[in-house]
Amino acid sequence: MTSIKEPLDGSRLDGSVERLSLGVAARLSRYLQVLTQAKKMGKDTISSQELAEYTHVNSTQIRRDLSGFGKFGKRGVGYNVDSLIGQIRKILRTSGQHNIALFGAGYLGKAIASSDIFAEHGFRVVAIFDTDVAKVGEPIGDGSAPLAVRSYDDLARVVEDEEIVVGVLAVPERAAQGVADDLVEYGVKIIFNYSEALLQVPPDVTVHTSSPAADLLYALYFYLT
Amino acid sequence: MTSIKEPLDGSRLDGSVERLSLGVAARLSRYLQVLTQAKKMGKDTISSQELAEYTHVNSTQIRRDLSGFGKFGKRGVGYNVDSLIGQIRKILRTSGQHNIALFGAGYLGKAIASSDIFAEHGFRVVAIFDTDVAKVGEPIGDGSAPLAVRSYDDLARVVEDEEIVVGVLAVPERAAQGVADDLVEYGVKIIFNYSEALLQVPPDVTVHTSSPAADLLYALYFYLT
DNA sequence: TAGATTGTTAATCGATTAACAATC
DNA sequence: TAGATTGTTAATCGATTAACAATC
Repeated sequence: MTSIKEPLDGSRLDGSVERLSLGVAARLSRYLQVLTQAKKMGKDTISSQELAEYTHVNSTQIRRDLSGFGKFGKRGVGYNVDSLIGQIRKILRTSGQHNIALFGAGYLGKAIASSDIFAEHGFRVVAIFDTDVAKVGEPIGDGSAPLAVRSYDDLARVVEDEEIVVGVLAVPERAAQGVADDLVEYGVKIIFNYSEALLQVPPDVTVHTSSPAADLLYALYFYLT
Repeated sequence: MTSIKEPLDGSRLDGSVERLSLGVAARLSRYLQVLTQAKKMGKDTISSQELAEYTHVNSTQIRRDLSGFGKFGKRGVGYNVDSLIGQIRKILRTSGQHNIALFGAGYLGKAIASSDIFAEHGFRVVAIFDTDVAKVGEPIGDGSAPLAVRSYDDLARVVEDEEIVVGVLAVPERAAQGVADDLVEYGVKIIFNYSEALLQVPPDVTVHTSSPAADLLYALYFYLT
């Protein structure tokens, strides 16, 4: 007696695809981040308990999140790191390559361009802009393929030609809203804001603002009490 | 008929103090971050709806979080920004000054040292370390009081003399665990990790690892679906 | 007054936790 | 086999949402 079940990849029997809830998608992203790092450290398998320590997500919750999509683990052993990375990528549909435009060629912009945090997950910084004309043309980023800083006037063309899906703002607070407005105008829907500015955008645009100070206040509270 | 209630500052009638739940403390920190920024932008009052847009926390949740500690708002008007900042600081007990040691004088370290994100919340970078002897003595940070990069050998003394409560790691992945171990040894309980390393620390030490790539994967999922 | 927004309740939903049989 | 860890259930807790009277 076989019961009719939802396919395991999240698609429904009618061919439509069920969206993950906000919480599940956020947690799966974090598991993927830790797994990628664990793989770099040479780990072959990882237990839900270990994942819990690094993600601060309850281990039962992790097992349940994963078991909703299939039986990925081995009892007594844990999860195979490689195969779990593949499974989560499939669930999140983020196996592809996605292009980023970076704004601001100051210390922070240089730090981001030189890092490989984004590259490991298929994000590639393909253009760096700065409104300081003295910086235009300057090569940024170490490694084999440094990028030359481009003029802000090229923005519209670059977004289209390079299929930019994410804009990363490493600009001063006063410049952030202007860049955000331009990105919105040219159709970019995801903005990563490393400035402190509170950005105003239409409802179909996602803004993620990095707030290390808020994270620190939170950690400090539990230290002080 | 007056009923006996818990005092509004979170202390109990027996003098002990009730700890906020993890969720409440995290959300209050984010409200504070947005309020601080709103104040800089010259806003006098802010509604729970506006706070919700910037924090991505439900507006009813915000009103309830706040009303648990007192009636801070004015119906039809919203919350006074200045006074709410003061109230939340009191609740989080983070009105004081706290000292940070920064590790790594590369692009990221320079970006952090030059920024005022931490300063606005009472955190002060009081020492910068780098193991590269060529960098020792180099002045870092703009503004009136740049700091000279210190030798890593001074770490133990600086942690004690300067009362360091937070260590911020802006070092390469391979160096992160070593610095974390030393910080733990000298008694620092809060570590902010901007490297990708998965840090091993004792249970009484809090590690916050910044994962912009995971945040991006999450945003991308909802863009792609 | 009229419009706006808080403070609060009630219903629903999702996360957390403990526990444990299944099984590697 | 013995030890470990998954997959899963059930109970509890906290977050979300809608709704609305109170009131500025």
